[in-house]
Amino acid sequence: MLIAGPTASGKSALALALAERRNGVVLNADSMQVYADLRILTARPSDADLLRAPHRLYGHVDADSDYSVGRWVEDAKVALETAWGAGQLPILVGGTGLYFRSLMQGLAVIPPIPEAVRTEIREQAETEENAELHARLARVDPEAATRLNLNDRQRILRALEVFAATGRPLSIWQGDAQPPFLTGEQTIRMVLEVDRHDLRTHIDNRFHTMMGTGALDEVRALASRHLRKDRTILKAHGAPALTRYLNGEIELSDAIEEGQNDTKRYAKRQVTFFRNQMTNWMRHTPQTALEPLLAATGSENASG
RNA sequence: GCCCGGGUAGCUCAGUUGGUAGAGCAUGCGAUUGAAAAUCGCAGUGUCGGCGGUUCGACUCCGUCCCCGGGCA
Repeated sequence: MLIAGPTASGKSALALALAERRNGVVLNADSMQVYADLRILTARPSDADLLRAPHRLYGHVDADSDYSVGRWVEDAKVALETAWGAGQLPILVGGTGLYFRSLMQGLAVIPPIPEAVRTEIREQAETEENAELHARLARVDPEAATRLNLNDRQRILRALEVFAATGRPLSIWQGDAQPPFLTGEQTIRMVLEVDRHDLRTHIDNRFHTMMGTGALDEVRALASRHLRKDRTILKAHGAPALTRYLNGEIELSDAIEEGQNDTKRYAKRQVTFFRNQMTNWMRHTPQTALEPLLAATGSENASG
């Protein structure tokens, strides 16, 4: 079972309710909740939640390591096999649409890029204008260059890295067969939909709750690790702004507002992704989602 | 009461010598193949505080009133 939804839409609670009734394991499909740090700020399940049903792929990654969709897909495959082997219903929940899509539509099989190559490409790029960088890509991978916007440095750098490390254009790698791990027939898929205005209110309220339950302390603890500035966890919504507050650069109220705003903009992008990339999924509000999901799993997985 | 500075997009503001307005942020829409809570593209909106006046034409000049901030009494 796959449950997607924008941040603060009530996915986790729904997954938990299902796991309890259907002998399920909750598997995380969120790119930030995989990290051990910032448990509160990334809205990971509480200890009480963990006692109610088994959870996997939460907080299992150290913030000071490279993680990516590719690694998540591998982790998810193992977790799925394990759950099936134990006769449990795997329930994948999260807000990272790319993770779901990669699991179901496959992901190009590309060797890992050596750290040295990534560093070299990035250092080279520092002094280059967007246009130069894009032109450089056009020489080695015209197809990727055509597809990528001039200013999309992140993707351009990735394409350059892949060519530099493998001698083969990213667009060719991506054209190879990419077998999906899960098919539509094997899955029950649900996207949670919440009124935008209500969602924004939930986001604001949740952020305040996080502030009241120790979010600032964990940001302080993370900052004290002095991780490399490009570590992904440092981009968790609220973390950059709260860090600046801790450094005395901005007011707390402004930091909170920025964290809330980052989250709201993200929610909008999530909704766009689900709407346009995950078309053959069921859609329900959090209030009406449980019943059809129970019905869909009732006959074979009822555990008593 | 007097003096000074302001009133322009939802917010913060820019608007050269008069020719009916723009940036950033916010918002909406979209893209999305190993950083995806990332990265990037597109779009809209204004009785330019009110009312008069000068002018072919006023956000811009003049008068007056209202509101906000500061100062002096």
